[in-house]
Amino acid sequence: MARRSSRSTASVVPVGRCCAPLRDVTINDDDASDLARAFAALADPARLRLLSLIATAPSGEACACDLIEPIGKSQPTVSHHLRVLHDAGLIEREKRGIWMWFRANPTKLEQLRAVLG
Amino acid sequence: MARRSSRSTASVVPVGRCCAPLRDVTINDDDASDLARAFAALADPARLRLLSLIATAPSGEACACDLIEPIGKSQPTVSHHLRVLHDAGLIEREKRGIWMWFRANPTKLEQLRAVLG
DNA sequence: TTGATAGATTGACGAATGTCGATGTATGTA
DNA sequence: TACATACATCGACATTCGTCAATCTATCAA
Repeated sequence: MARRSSRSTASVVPVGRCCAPLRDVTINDDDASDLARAFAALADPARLRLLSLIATAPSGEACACDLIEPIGKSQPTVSHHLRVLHDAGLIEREKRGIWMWFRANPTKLEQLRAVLG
Repeated sequence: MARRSSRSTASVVPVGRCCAPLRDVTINDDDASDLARAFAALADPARLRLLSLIATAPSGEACACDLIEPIGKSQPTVSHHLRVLHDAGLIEREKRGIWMWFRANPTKLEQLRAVLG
């Protein structure tokens, strides 16, 4: 029995062959643009470190207030990068009081992984 | 294997935790820069389509002469994108006569996959 | 040698990106 | 109310990027 359907979730995703490996079917222009936007979010050292900091947080989530110092950039810059990651669907946000909490979106990461496979 | 700080060795070969998932260990600045460069090569629709065209070629390799028309951009532009993919280690090149042949580098793709996993 | 073909390089241009200081907007506290 | 904190947004700037026409280099054939 499937204790964890790791692959069947693909059918739920609206985009047709969004997750098919690049080597299986030649990607079309629309899917290529969508994927390029996602990879662009990963194409910056600060954002990779932010994503890593969030994903490695013990509780699985991290407060923005704890992400500024490790990145070593200004608060507006970190806020900008978090926004890019969020817009790309790589992280999720939740406001609690005056703090903004972030956690990684494993589904999106798995989607990109599948494309490279 | 434990953390092996790459320091300023500027090694070309990915050592240490190059392939460890982002969520396992917080990535450092050097590794983040290297990875960002690789993902940047994927952050363009034309390059994703080029990589897909090459990877889906029946023989596993494609001639540059057959890549210009499907991309719909000028010859210098396609040449530029192929260069970016090659510099990022995502494709390999081989000149035969007057033709340049390309094939995907599965090792590099697997490396990026591992980082997302 | 001459000519044709494949691909890379150059130079230039507009567009997008990363960055920061200043400012705005919520939220909580005294 | 007034004030402090956390984060987002704005405006500006330098840098990088994608693109193309023109040009250059390498290879092959007649």
